[in-house]
Amino acid sequence: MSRPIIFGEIKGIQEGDFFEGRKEMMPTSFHRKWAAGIDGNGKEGTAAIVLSGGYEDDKDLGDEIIYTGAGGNDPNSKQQIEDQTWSNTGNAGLLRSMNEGLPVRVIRGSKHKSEYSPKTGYLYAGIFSVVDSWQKVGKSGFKICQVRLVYSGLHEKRKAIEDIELDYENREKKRISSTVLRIFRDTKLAHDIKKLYNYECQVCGTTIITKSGRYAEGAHIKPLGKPHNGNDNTDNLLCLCPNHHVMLDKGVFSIENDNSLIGIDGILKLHEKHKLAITNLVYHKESIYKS
DNA sequence: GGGCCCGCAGGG
DNA sequence: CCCTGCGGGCCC
Repeated sequence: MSRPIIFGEIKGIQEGDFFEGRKEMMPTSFHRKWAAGIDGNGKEGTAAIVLSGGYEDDKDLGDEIIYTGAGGNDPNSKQQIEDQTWSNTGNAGLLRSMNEGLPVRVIRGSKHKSEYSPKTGYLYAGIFSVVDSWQKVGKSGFKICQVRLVYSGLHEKRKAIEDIELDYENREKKRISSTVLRIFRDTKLAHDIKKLYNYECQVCGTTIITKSGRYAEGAHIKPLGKPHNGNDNTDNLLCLCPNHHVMLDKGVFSIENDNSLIGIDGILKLHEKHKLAITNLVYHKESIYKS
């Protein structure tokens, strides 16, 4: 009788909530594991992680966290005694969460050495997104798997699935040029659409091959949230490359009812199983493209 | 503080 | 079934 894995916010639990021990997190599926830091698997993704000082190469900057994967760690000495691999269940889940833009709940424990960690027990730090992954040789001399997580909790509260931009300029004064990181997170529905098109852009046909799989973005024709109030339905979703996603959002081009493009050359490739709502196309042309 | 060992649920 | 894992309590 395994509990279901649940992504995103858990009903009745909010950012900043305190837990005395790991067991308290289990009944609600908030974090289903008793000892492991990573709750997830390669098939579904990782839904929650705990920072509890278990791995020496972790870094915590508050809204940005470098988290070390599981494996090769001696439970008593907390020293790496073997290389880590991405085939580890939890690590594979982190990769999947990155690829699919799934929200990851982050919990900080008292044993985690950071100004953000509590003195006792555990604190829910909110929703983060996995934005990067790599392998490197850790302090121990063994290979470790690491991911970069960036806070995206406000995004979640607004319940709008859209892009947010984080400006790193203010955080790191030494840095002359600012880095703008574009976080993309999508729903299961958007994931289905991307799979239908094999992650190929419906406008230009290109796909991006990353080390952890094919990458495309789910783009809404009629934007979500105010003031547009579009729906998160497949009849409002496209599978696009990042460039054409931005161009669609900025109204550089639009789509006619016969799938021909205006603003740029070409025609939208549409799978026979994928129907778009005419009302969404009309809305985009009138309110995004022409304005 | 560190070492030992029982621990539970999920995943293969 | 067996194995793993950023617990946790208890001992020294």
